[in-house]
Amino acid sequence: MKMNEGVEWAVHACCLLAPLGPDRGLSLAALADYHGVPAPYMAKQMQALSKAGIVRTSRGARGGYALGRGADAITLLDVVRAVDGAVPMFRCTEIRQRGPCASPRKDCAAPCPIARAFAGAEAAWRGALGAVTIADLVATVGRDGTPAHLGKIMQWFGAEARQLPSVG
Amino acid sequence: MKMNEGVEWAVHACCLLAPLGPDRGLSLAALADYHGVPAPYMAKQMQALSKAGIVRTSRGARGGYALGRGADAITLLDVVRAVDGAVPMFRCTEIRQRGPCASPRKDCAAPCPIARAFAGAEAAWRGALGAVTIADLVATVGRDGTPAHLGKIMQWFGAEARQLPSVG
DNA sequence: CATTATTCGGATATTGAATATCCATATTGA
DNA sequence: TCAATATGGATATTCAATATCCGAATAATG
Repeated sequence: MKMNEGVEWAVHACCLLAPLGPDRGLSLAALADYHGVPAPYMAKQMQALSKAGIVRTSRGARGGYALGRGADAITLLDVVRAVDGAVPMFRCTEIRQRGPCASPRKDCAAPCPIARAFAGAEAAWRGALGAVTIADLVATVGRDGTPAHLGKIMQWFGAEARQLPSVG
Repeated sequence: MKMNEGVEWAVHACCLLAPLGPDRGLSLAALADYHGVPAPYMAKQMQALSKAGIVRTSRGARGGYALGRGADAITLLDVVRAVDGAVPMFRCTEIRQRGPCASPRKDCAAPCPIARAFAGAEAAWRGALGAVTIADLVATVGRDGTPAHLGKIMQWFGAEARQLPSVG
């Protein structure tokens, strides 16, 4: 029961794109380099974010990725669903309908209590993730608060951030 | 991010063992047959439950598995931890310490806020699972409430349930 | 008390799916 | 037209699920 590793990269990427606003973005190469992860695989996650509308993309020369909507309108749950999928971790296989004492199908209209309990726990998990937005995280992630580090990031932004075609 | 499928079998097995009480049990073959699952893999789950103390075992002729403690003292979380392990679904790889703008290690004493958010969600999930006991589930699981079905189970118990050596 | 049948325990393949990685293609701005 | 860039499919690698085997322990049996 391990989460797709790409979720972490995707969340970090969103946190990095957030301060650039909706019109400025970063290329895939820059994102991969910044996070120190292989570019081809980072592409997969960005693609997933793009399909979910969390980021918008611009192709061709000087293209890249920018946040698709405000950072306060993107939750961790959104990112998890986009990258890791929405399939529940616990999937009931209707064991009660199998074996020598199987319950007949007609008596299994209501969901199995075991499945219901697990579904409840997952709902709690989703609720917690849905309550945290990228905006909540962006203030601190990847920054240690020292002026030297902030300056390093600003300098890097200056070299890598680019204007993307307006969405208008 | 899919849970080990064996968790479902293990929970069902506990629910089946619960009404037998602490002194009566079922063999591995009976458990696998009842649930309609492959015996070798069911063995793996039962061994995990055994190592966690959730069930106790008796070897030799007419041996088998019985619940290790009261059904009201076994939570879903206990079973999940035993069968699926206790590793968190989200594992922080300290991305903030990588790449051209990496934060120096000494400034990363506090956990990454992203990791903290995911850890909080997992805590909520665990809390929900820890609040449900086998006793809560045993009343209904695998039974549709019809007299015919209950009779079928009683008959099966009569043939398969066996007295295990007292824990004394 | 010795023997034997039965059952759990653990190690070890084997298969299949999910994941991580890479490469070729299409697309766009300059 | 060219160089830069995202996109999607193809490939390798890892991991979970399943099957098989043998040894150790134990209770029933004579």
